[in-house]
Order: sequence, then C-alpha cells, then structure tokens
Amino acid sequence: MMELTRKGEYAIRAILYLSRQPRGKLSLVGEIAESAGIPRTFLSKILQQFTRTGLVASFRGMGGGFTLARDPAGITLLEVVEAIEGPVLPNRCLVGEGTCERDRICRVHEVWGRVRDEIVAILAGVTIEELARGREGFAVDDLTRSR
Amino acid sequence: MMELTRKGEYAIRAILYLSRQPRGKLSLVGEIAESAGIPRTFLSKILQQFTRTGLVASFRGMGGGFTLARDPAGITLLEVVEAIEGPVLPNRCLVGEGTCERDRICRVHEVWGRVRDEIVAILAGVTIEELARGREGFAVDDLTRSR
DNA sequence: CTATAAAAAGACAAAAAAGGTCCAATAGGT
DNA sequence: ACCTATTGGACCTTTTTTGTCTTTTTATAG
Repeated sequence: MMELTRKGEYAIRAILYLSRQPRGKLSLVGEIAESAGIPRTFLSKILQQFTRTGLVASFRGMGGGFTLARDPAGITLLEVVEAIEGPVLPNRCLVGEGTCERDRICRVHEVWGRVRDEIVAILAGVTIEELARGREGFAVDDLTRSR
Repeated sequence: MMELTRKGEYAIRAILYLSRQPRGKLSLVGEIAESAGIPRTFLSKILQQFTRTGLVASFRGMGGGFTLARDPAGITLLEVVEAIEGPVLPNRCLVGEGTCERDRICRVHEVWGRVRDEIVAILAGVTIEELARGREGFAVDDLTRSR
C-alpha cells in the first residue's frame, strides 16, 4: 500500500534531471526522456503538468525546451509530488468536511490526519537541490544513465 | 495520492465492529455487512483474508460466524491495514534490495524510507481497542448505523 | 443420514485508474 | 514559407479495484 505511481517516479527523475542542468539551459523532451529512462510521450504530459503548475518553464519552436522555473534549492519534494499526484490524502474522508459522516465521531480519521501531516512534513523538508546533490560523491550523471 | 482503498476502509470498519461485540460472540457476514455498510460478498472476501492472517477466527455451519481471534487491545491498526493491503511501501524501490539499481545512489529512496517508517510507527501506535472506544462518549453504535 | 446453515474457494465481470500512444494545432525561430 | 518544438486532446491497452455468482466444504440440528 501507499505506493508512489510510476508517473510520480518519472516526475521526480525529470525534475532531478532539470535541476542538474546549467541554470537557464533548455532541455528537450526527448533528451530528458532518454537520459532518465522515461517514455517520451508520457514524459511530455508530465512536463506539461509541471509547466501548468509553474514549476517548469517551457519554450516552443526551434531552440525551445524545458527548464526549471525556480531555483532547485527552493523547490521541495512535496511540491513536485503534489504537482503530479495531487494532494497527500491517505484517506478519502480527509478530502473535505462532511465527505464522511463519521468525521467527528471516528478516531480513525484523526490517525490518518496524523499520517498525512507527517508525510507532508517529511516531503516538505527536502529540497530538489539536496536530492540532486546525491551522496558520497557519486557522479550525478551516473544516476540517470544507470538504466 | 497515498489513499487508503475502499477495501482497506471496509476492513477497518469490520474489525471495529467485531471488536465491539461481546468477547467470544460470533457475528455473521450479513450482520456485519449491513451494520457497517459494506457490500456483503465483498466483505466475505475481506474476512477470509483476516482469518488467513489469523486476526479473525471463523466457524462454519449453523451457529457459525466470525469473531476476533485476539484481544482488540493487542491488535494494532498497522496489523489490520497490512493484513488487507500488504506492507506499507510508499515506493516500489523499497520492496527489496536490488529492485532499483539506484538504491544506493539516490537520496530519494532514503526520504521514502523515512516516510514509510513514520507511517508504520503511527499505525503501530494505535490499537483497535482505542479506536473502538471512540471519543467524547459517543454511542459506538451510532458509528456503524450512520450510513 | 439428511436437511439446513454458514464460511471458503474460485471463476467471472464491470468500472476505474494507470500507463501510454498518436496526431493535429499552435507558437517561435530562420 | 518552413522547420522545430511544445500543447492539447482523443484514443488505447493493461492493471487494479470493486465487486458478483456459483459451487464446495464444514458443521449442526433433527
């Protein structure tokens, strides 16, 4: 249970790829797709979603492509994941008031609320810049080529 | 993202129902289903899963039915959820060593590991008995009839 | 031993979500 | 104009979810 979808994984990989490019440089869908091992057309949709939410900037026509719209140090993992998979909601009953009539009665909801809060806190505490740095001195490029 | 499935919700409701019955009393599928608002045949499968994992005991034939196999105070929410939905794995790459080649390289995995650990800790910290008690003196029966 | 009552097992099926593909349209550069 | 690249939308396939239905097994009562 509680799995991140493939789309979510792709999304993170794509953002990580972009974050490792020189600031301002534009990358093509095909380029990112090949490097990160993501189906090209599917990635296209993911990037469109990112541009809609403002995390990524896109430019059309010759010389166009994608680039991060903001500094990777200011983008959290939570933002990335929520941009693609929607808000963290470990239980439907937390969607909104009144969705579940048992809201105010049942203890289970309070527990799921705590689960959500913890997940959000952890994901909000990690930036893309930190993630892209990797650890123990691995060449970052090895990451994306390893598949 | 990260939603509990309907099956998981049903499972919790069913266990909660059983935990409110007098110790040793057997409940019929139909009885639980109606009271907790769960499709009868679907609940049947859920209870079968519970008996297989040993959380619930079942008896066939006339006078048969289901009952908790253990004291509700000793059953955690984690056990219930994992019995039905499988282990908490917020990322496929945590399934086993080597499933993801990026395991030892990528920081993302470490983050998801923390997420999993937190979820597990929270769910393992709540017992069915606590949940069934509800709060603020609500009649527990109101819970299951409210739908 | 037979009728009845209940869970168990397994096959089946509809609906929704996940995971993509394809193509026409649009916008930008040369 | 023409090429290039993203955008948008329609479409499709596979898997998962959410069930149902039927048959079998086990237990009890008469």
